[in-house]
Amino acid sequence: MPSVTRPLRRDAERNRLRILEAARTVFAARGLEVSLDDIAREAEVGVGTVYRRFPDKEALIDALFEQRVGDFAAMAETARATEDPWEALVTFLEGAVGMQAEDQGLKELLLNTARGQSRVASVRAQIAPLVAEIVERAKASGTIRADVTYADLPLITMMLGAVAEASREANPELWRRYLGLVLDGLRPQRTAPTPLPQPALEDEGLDRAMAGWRPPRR
Amino acid sequence: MPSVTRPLRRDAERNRLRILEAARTVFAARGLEVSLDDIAREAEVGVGTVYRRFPDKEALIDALFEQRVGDFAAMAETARATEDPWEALVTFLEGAVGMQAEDQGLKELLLNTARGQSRVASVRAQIAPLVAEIVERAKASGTIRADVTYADLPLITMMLGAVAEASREANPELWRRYLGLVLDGLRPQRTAPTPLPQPALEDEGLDRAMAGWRPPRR
DNA sequence: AACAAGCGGAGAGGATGTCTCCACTTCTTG
DNA sequence: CAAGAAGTGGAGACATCCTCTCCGCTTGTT
Repeated sequence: MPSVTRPLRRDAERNRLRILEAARTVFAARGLEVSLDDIAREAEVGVGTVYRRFPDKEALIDALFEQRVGDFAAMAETARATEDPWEALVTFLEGAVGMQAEDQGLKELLLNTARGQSRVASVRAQIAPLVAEIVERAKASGTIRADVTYADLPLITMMLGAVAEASREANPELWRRYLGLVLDGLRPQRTAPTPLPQPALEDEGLDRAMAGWRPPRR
Repeated sequence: MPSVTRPLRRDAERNRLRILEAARTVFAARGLEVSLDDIAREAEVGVGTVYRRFPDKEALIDALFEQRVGDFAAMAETARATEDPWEALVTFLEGAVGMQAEDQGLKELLLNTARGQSRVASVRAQIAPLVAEIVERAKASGTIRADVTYADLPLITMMLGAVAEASREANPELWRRYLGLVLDGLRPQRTAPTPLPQPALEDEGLDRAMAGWRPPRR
């Protein structure tokens, strides 16, 4: 079956890119549950056009996130390849939380086993050993306490992801403050607090963060 | 206006209590967004009966949570009144996260400024100074690092609440492990890791926690 | 110019929720 | 113990919010 798919018409190709671009933006900002109508509006295109190009929402998500999830795996590999064991851990956590803070959709794909079945599952399986290695190496070198496990990292990422999301508007970098706190908790011992990279929220920002907090779905 | 409201008929009163009881259970387990149909089903009562007793969902929530929110305030006061500054802080955090871990609905009421307007807002205002005092006292006594602020506590509570929710089924006490980690991060210095109260999740539990994780609403 | 390709967006159809209504049942009371 | 008041269940009216289809019209290509 050759299926020499002839190229899209010029305008159609332009629209396809607009849709992808809009989807990237909207999924990143508001997660995977946004409606396709919202994406179509952002792309300044009719819903019909979206459906002409992508059979359904799942297909659009796939087309878009294959790459993003790959980026995440690459980030994990970079962290694993980092010489210094402590640096490797910090690189991974900053990378993981940072990417998820910037991209709500990516976060949902990575964290919610229930959704991404086939495709993402394999990437998760690929990342797991990298995380394990990072943690084991840090433990072996004595830079983190012995009682942590590779299974702690996803939970730590989740925790910080929650802060990142709530405080996104008040201060999109605030999660780094709490990452600093957690990192100080991970060290086996220390003589002084490591300076935190971000100041605490002021009253006004705290209010906004709490107002913005949203209960989880169902 | 005397309005000598005559008592409810015996069966009606029984149903009222069943509804309250069911609502307590269901709101605690699944948050404030459950439908009244679900509550009616749990109470083994028709929806109509629910509406006869409570004009709308908001009224039911109010009737129920006035007390729970008060409990929270009482807990904060107990913590404030605790002699030892470190103990006071730990008491508060354990209490706050514990209550929110057990009661999804309470968490939503306390954390989401957007929802609980009048009633809860005043309780929040009442709690804020207690939290401030707890933090200031701990800082002054040198038991926690100087760069934390009272505004950090709500965020820390949120973080741990996220873990608690995700891991509820795998291990409902798991949040204590991460609270332990964060507390070690809050200390000004230490020579060894404080033993963590809970073991990390095993693979199977981790899977369940990640599958159970739900993206926030909208 | 002719025709294939593509487009927009109204709307069909499905979920899911809140709340109303009323024929029927169950208490209470004289 | 009868009769009327109080209470009940749950179907369904309405509303909201999605996904995805359809088709008359527009645009690009050759």
